[in-house]
Formats: sequence, structure tokens, C-alpha cells
Amino acid sequence: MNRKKSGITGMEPTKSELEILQVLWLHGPSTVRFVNDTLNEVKRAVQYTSTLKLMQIMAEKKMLKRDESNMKHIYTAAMEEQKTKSVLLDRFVDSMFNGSASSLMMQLLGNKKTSKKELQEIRELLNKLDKS
Amino acid sequence: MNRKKSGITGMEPTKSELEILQVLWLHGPSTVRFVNDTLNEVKRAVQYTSTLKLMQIMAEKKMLKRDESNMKHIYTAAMEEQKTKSVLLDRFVDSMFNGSASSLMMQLLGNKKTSKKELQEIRELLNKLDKS
DNA sequence: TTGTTCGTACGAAAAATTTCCTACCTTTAA
DNA sequence: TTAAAGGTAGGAAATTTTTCGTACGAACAA
Repeated sequence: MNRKKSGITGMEPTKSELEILQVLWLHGPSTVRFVNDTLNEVKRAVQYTSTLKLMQIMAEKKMLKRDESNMKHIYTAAMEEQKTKSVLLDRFVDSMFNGSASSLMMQLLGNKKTSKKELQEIRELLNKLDKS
Repeated sequence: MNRKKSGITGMEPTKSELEILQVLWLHGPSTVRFVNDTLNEVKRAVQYTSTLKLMQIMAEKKMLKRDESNMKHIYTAAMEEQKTKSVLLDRFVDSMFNGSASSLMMQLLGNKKTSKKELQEIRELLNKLDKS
């Protein structure tokens, strides 16, 4: 037992850990089997025991909660989706765009991949924010 | 020699590599000494040879170009700032927000750190984009 | 009952990243 | 001309992250 601890502040999910969090955020409390199957469908080939091990480690780190009352343990994301994403986004903006949200936007909007529909949604979002 | 290769497509700077890229993007072609000093001022304590080694590895991976004509080698970011940031941002949006730029915006704007001034800039940005 | 399937635990290997030590060369100042 | 300062190269260690093999228990169907 010598895992880095991670109470919302000092947390920093690795790439693989983030994949697992995604699944749990999207589907709610799940078994290792389910998470692993999902990863294999959606992401990439990975062995069951690899996913198991990683989820155990994550539980150890308190990133996941685990219900051991049944044989099939049920894992739940202990890190709240919104809060976590917000922290990671902040960090990303800081490190990549010097903390400037508008720089990020610039980059994002200068990107062909951002559709008209997305642009419209963003505009509406801004309008909504105006009323506060 | 067994480095992961990384021609704009399959590239993926690690956290430390990104820090070095930042310095080079910001200050232009630099010596290891300069980069290392900057990192120590701005980021964290790190040994000269650590920075040197990493930059050598990055040159090997073609992330950096290096001018060896003088004794003090001059390194330059081989990865274009805009393009690289764009790729990384895309990847980030994909993995964190399911590819939805507006979701990211939502997260970003729901954040206290995003100032009124930023919001205004973003709005102007959107307006400019309207004319195209 | 017995074997097959499905689960966890644990250890350790493999890979990737990061750091530093040592050797040795060049420049520079005394 | 010598010592000190500052440079690169390379190996290797230390960490961190990721993956998998093996052991073994529980459930379940034949």
C-alpha cells in the first residue's frame, strides 16, 4: 500500500483511469465485467484482470467506491463527474492556454470539426448566461 | 533507439514534454540551459541533466529540432504550436466531453474562474465567426 | 458430486516516463 | 597551462503506469 492519494484536490486520473471513470459516469455503478466489456467494445482490447487490477488500485486510491457485499463487487465513481471534469479542464486550460478560456475557444472554433450546430449551442449558452 | 515515433498524427507529448514545448513556443529556439532555468523558475525544481536528457529524447522523437553547429545546441519545437494544441484539445474534448465542444463550454462557463472579460471576448469571437 | 464458469486477490513483469550520476570535451579566466 | 565552469552523451536507476499469469473460492449446471 503506497498509492498516491487523491482527494479531489491532488487527484489526477491517468489515461486508463479516466476511461474507467467514463464508463462508470455514463452507466452508473457497475461490475468489473461490465466495465471491461465496455472498454473492449468502445476503446481497445484489454484483459479482464487488467481492468480488475486497475479498478482495485483506483478503489485503493479512493477514486472508486466498492460494494463488496456481493460476490460480484460493484464499483462506483467516487469522483464526481462535474467536479472532476472541471478540475481537469482547468488544469488543461492552465497548462495549454495559459489559463485563458477565450484562447481555448479560439482554438476550438478555428477547428473544422466544430459544427454549425455546436456553434449555435454555444451561442445559446452564452445568452442564457447573460441572464444572471 | 526505440522511441515512440510521433509525426503530428501519432504524437502525444507527456506532461514533462509539454512543459518543455511551452517554453520553446513562448521563447523560441533555446538552449537546454535556458529551458531548464525557465522550468525551475516557473514550474519546479529539476536537474539540468534531466532536462537535457528529456530534450535529447524529444529530438530523437522528432518533437524538437536541434542545431548542433555550435557547442551549445539550439533546440526548436518541431511541433507547430497551433496544430499541436488543436490536436491535443480535440483529443481532450473527445475523451472528456464525448467530442462535444458545447459541453466543454458549459463546463468552462460554469466555472467561477472564467471572468466577465473572458465571456465578452468569447462573444466577440463568435460574432466574428458569423461573418464567414 | 463434479467439472465448468465466473468472480477476486496477489505478485510480478513489461512499458513508459522521469531523474540523476559519471565521463569526457570545450571554453574561458587566472 | 591549468583549473574552473559549462556543455553533451550515455547508462542506469527510480517511479509510475499498464498488463497479465496464477491461484483459488463460489456458483451453477449436468
